Amino acid sequence: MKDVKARTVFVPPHRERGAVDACIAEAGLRPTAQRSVVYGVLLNHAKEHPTADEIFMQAKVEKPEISMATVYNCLDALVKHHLVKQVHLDRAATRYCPNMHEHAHFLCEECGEVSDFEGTAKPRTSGFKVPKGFQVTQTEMNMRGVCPDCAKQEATR
Amino acid sequence: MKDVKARTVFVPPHRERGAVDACIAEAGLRPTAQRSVVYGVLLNHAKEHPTADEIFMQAKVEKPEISMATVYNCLDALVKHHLVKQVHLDRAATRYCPNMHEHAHFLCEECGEVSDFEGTAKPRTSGFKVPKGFQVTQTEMNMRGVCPDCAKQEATR
DNA sequence: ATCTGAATTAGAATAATTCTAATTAGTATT
DNA sequence: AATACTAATTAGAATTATTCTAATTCAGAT
Repeated sequence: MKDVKARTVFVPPHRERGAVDACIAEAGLRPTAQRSVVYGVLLNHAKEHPTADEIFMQAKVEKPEISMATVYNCLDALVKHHLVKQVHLDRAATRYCPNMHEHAHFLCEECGEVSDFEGTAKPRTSGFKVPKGFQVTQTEMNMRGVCPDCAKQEATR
Repeated sequence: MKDVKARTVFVPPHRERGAVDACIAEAGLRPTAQRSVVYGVLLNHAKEHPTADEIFMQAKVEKPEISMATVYNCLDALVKHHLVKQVHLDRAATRYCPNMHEHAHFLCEECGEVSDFEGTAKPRTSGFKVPKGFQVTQTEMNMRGVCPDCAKQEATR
């Protein structure tokens, strides 16, 4: 596997099964076997920002009977209970991100990797004019470009 | 139709057929009848940020033989030649935007309307830490909340 | 042990988009 | 003006991600 540590600014710590269940319960969800597996997979692959399908394939390793519909159901439940965020870049399959700190997403246009950039976007200081009367409750910043690894490779060529 | 003027911060001016063709040609594209219609529809409905399907329905009024595939082809061509931007919010159908000034998009979660907020996002001053080595070439800011009209209605209730 | 509602499952259905192969239109060349 | 060549358009099939449906299973409360 490629070394992608350098480009992942924040990664939630690896968690044990018990801790995963505790998180799910804290969020007000029943910690079923499938939810634990799905959330566990996501926490351990946070850097990859996996798609539902990628999560499904990995979840099957741990729980072969799990179905795609359940993966979607679980992810929806996790999103609704604020344990997970959806990432939408282009019209590609939705990616899932268990990093609930405020952060931006960066897509490397060479290799397709998605990275997290920590920070906060205050609507009023972000550089955009929020016209009077608009109430902004959420912001989402996506950036594109070239990641350090790909930039290096390009320089070499 | 609802009055949505108040929430649209920037709208490209209405353009005549000839001017539309000139724009297309300037961008290095052959101005075919279909492209003119598609781009014309988009310019005259910029506020609505229409989907391909909505553009298709309106384009049919002017050119009944036009096909959906052509609408997609035209939109792709316009995007590649920097006359139009795609807007991706959630996994909903792609919306199209002929406003090529840098701007953010705002989605009203009550009524679903998309508005443009003018401004510029400098990656380094946006509030997010761009780690060393990342080359950012594009940024995209999406905000969500309540638009003035919907906020008013809520206050009344 | 039984009931009840929530969760899970397989598979069908949907929606947006892309692909394919055939036709048509535009432009350049004789 | 006819010809040739390439790009654009078309209808419809195919694909992909996602959602829906109805039946089954599970977990916790009675």
